[in-house]
Amino acid sequence: MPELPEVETIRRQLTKNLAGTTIQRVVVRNPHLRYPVPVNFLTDNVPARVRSIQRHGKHLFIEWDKNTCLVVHMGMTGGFILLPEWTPPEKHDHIDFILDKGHVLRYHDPRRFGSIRLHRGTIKEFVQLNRIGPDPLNDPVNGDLLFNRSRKRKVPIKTFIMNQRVIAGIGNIYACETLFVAGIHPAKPAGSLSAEAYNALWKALIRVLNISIQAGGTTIRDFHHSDGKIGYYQQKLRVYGRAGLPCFQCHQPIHKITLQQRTSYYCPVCQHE
DNA sequence: ACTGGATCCTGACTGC
DNA sequence: TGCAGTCAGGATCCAG
Repeated sequence: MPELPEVETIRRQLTKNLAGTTIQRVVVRNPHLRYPVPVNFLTDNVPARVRSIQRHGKHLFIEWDKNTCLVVHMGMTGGFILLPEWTPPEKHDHIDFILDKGHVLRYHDPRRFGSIRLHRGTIKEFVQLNRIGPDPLNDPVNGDLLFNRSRKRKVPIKTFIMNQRVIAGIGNIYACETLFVAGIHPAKPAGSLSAEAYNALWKALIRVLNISIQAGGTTIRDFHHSDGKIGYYQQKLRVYGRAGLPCFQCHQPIHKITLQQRTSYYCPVCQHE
């Protein structure tokens, strides 16, 4: 589910609700996420005061101690919700972080494609270790860097920008939306695009991400904020999920194709580059 | 190095 | 109402 804007939305809310408070207790009902949940660490290292919540791409970092953090990736269906402590858990509510003042932060993930891992070291070290690319909002990146990295690459441009080793945080929705805004056809080989096209792409990406964060992310089916509310960017989607519907710019029907197993939406008229 | 395919898992939806 | 098939916002591994 969550791509960069959704993870950033969650980060901001968790910062508001979690930073400075103490996690009193952790209950793990199901440790079987994508990677095994570090149950022993969680039960042995509480109470703990949360120092900060940070983000790189789609990863969330809950800073536990100076040199230790929990690294959360919400996969397709993961999410956090803040509830009164005694709210009974529902199906797929796998982990509870019991906080001060009668609240519980609950991790919910029906498909269990998400993960909660332990990392000892800096965020930078985690990013390097896992060979994750730069974050488009936090790191100094630009279209030139993408242009240089894309030379001789034959993969479709959409696949290229969704590769987390190239840039972090772009999933299917924002890849489609960005390419529409930039006027670039999603199947175009990454290596065939000009430096100008990459600069347009970069401008479009930053714009799409920032506007989505302002709207609180996109809620299509599973994504909710930690207060249970939904995002509103889905109302602004230009191509994603709109196969057969008229393009907002030229009124021709939006097309749907599959690129590397992922559904892709685009306007055949407006996206010619 | 790059690509397509399979895989982890559950739920929502469609068509018979 | 039930059942089978398909599709999901992700990421990794493997074979060719």
